[in-house]
Amino acid sequence: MNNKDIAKTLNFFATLLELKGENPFKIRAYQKAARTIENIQNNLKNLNIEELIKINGIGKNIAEKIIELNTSGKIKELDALKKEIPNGIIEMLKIPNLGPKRIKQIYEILNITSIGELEYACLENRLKNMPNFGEKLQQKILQNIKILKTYKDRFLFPEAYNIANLLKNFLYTKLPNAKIEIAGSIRRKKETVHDIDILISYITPEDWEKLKNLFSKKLTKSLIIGMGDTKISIYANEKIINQLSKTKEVPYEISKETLIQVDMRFVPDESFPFALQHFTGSKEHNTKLRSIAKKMGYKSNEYGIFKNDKKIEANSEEDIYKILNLQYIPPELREDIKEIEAAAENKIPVLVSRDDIKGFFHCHTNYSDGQNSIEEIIQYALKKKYEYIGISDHSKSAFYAHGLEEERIYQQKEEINSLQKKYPQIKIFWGIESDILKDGSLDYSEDILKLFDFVIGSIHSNFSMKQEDMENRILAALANPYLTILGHPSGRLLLSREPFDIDMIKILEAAKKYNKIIEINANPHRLDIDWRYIPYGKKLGILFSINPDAHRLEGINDIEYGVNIARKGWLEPINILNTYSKTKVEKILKKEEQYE
DNA sequence: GCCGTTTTCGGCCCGACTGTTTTCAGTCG
Repeated sequence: MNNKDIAKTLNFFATLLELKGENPFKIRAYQKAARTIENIQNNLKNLNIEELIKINGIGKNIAEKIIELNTSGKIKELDALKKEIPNGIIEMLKIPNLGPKRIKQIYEILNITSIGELEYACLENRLKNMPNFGEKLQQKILQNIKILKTYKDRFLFPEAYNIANLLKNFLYTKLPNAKIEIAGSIRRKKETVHDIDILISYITPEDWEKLKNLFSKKLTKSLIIGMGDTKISIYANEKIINQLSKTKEVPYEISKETLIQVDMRFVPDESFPFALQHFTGSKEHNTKLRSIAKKMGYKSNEYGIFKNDKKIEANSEEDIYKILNLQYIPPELREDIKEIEAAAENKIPVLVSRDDIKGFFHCHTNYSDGQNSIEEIIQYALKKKYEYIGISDHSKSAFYAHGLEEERIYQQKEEINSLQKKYPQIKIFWGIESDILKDGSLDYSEDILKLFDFVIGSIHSNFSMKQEDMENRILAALANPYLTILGHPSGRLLLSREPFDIDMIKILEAAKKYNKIIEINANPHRLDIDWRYIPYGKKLGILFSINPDAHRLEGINDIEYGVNIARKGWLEPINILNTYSKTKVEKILKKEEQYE
C-alpha cells in the first residue's frame, strides 16, 4: 500500500460519502487529505498515528483510517459503505450534469442502479417528472451518456497542448486583436490533462456574441456543453478544431473520435492577470492563496483582489503575488506542495529552462530499434545547436528491440570513432541502455560495460515482481559500479501501465549512496521519474538527466516535456547533467568530478 | 472531518451556468 493507493482509497471514501449525502465539509476533508498524501514525499507506511496527525489536513479520524488501511489492507467503514451503495451508481458520477444529489434522487425514487438502466429510463421519459428535473435535463443526460462513450477523462500533455494551440490559433484568425492565453493544467505543465482552459480578453461584448454564434452554428448541439456571457464550453478534438475554419457544420459522426472538454472564458481587460492566475490553478494552490488574502483582510476572486470593495491594482501575475507578500511562483510549481510557504520566505529557485540544455543522452539508432543512423542524429543535433549527444541503444536481452550483441557493439564503436573525427564540432558520448535483469545484474560482462562512456540501466521485463524483490533488483543495479544513469525509474506508462511496486524514496537514497544519476525520461508517455519525487532527490543532492529516449529525430524534441517535469520538480540547472558543458560532463562520466 | 494571530465551536473559496423555478438548487471548475 503506497501513498498513491492510500490517496485513491480516501478519495473513493469521499465519493461514497457524497453519494450518501454526507456533510460536504466532511467530504472535502477526505479529499483534502487524499490530495495532501498524493503529493507527500515520505512513505506513510512508516509513520505512526502521532506523526500522521502532524500532517496538515490529517486529523485523528483519518489518521486512524490510514493505520487501519496499512495494517489490514482495508477500512471497515468503507467496506460497509460499499455494501450500501451499488457499483453502477458510482459509475453514474462520470456523467456530466449528474452529481451526488441528483444520482441519489434517481436511485431513491426510480430505483435505478446502472448507466444502462438510466439511459433506458430517459428514453421512457421517467426522469423528467421528478422534482427539479425536467424535459431539458432528461435530454441532456441522455446525450451525455452517449458522449461518455467517446469521452476520455485524461489526455497526455502533448495531445491536449496541441488541441489547445490549434484552437488558440483559430481564435486569433477570428479575433486578431485579442489577448488569448492557455491556462489550467496545461499552463502548469501537468503530465496528463483533464480539460483545456482558454482565456480571451481585449475583445468587445459584440465580438463575444459573434464567437458564440460561430460555435453554435458550426458545432452540433451535442458538442456544446454551455454558452453564457463569460464562458463557452464545448467538446472538441483535433479534427473538430480543424474543421471549424473549413466546413459549414461539423457533422455528428465526429463524436466517434475521442473528445476533450474545452472551456473558453471572456475576461474583462482589467481583470486579465487575476483571471490568468485564477484559472491556472491549481484549485488547491488558489484555495490556500485565498485564505491568505482573507487573513490580510482582502476578498479575492478571478476579477481582482479587493479591500472594502476597492480593487487593488495589478498589471501582472507578479503583482498579484506581491500584493500577498509572496515571491512570484511559476505556474509549474502551483500544486500546493509547499510552494506558497517557500514564496513567503523568498525561497522559490530559478528553475531550469529549455535554453539551459546543452546536450542529451538516451537516444536510439538503427543499430537497435531507432529509425535513424548515428550520422543523421549528429546532423540533426548540430542543426538544433547541441554541444554533445549520447547514443544509447538497447542491450542484447532486449531481443524484441534488436538489442546489440557483442560484435555489433564493437562495430558501433568504430563507427562512432570515425564519425567523431568527421564532426569534431560536437562531442559524441557512447553509451548503452542495458537491461536490468531479474536479479538486478546488467546483461553484459564487465569487459563490455567498461567500454562505454555511460551506461543507462533500465527495466524492460518482469514488471510485476513483488515490492521487496523489485526494490532489491533496482538496488542491486544501482550498486553496480558500471551503471551511470537509472533509466525510467518507475516503469510507468501514463494512462496505461502502473509504475513498479517500489518505494521510490529507497531508490533515491540508494542512488545518492552509490552516486548515480536519475533519469527524467522525457517521452510524453513516460515522464518518469514522477516529478513528485524530484524535490526529495534534489534535497539529497542527486544529479538528474533529462533524456529524450528518442527513437527517431523528432523524438529528440521531447526534451521540452522533460524540462517541464524538471521544473515541476523544482530543479535548477545545476541539478541537471545535460545543462553542463561537455568538458564537465566528460569529467562527471569518468567520475573525476563530483557534482554536489 | 479538520482547524485555531477572533477560536475547542463554528466556520470551512468563490463565481458561472443551467434548468428548474418565480428566487433557487445542483453541478462544475
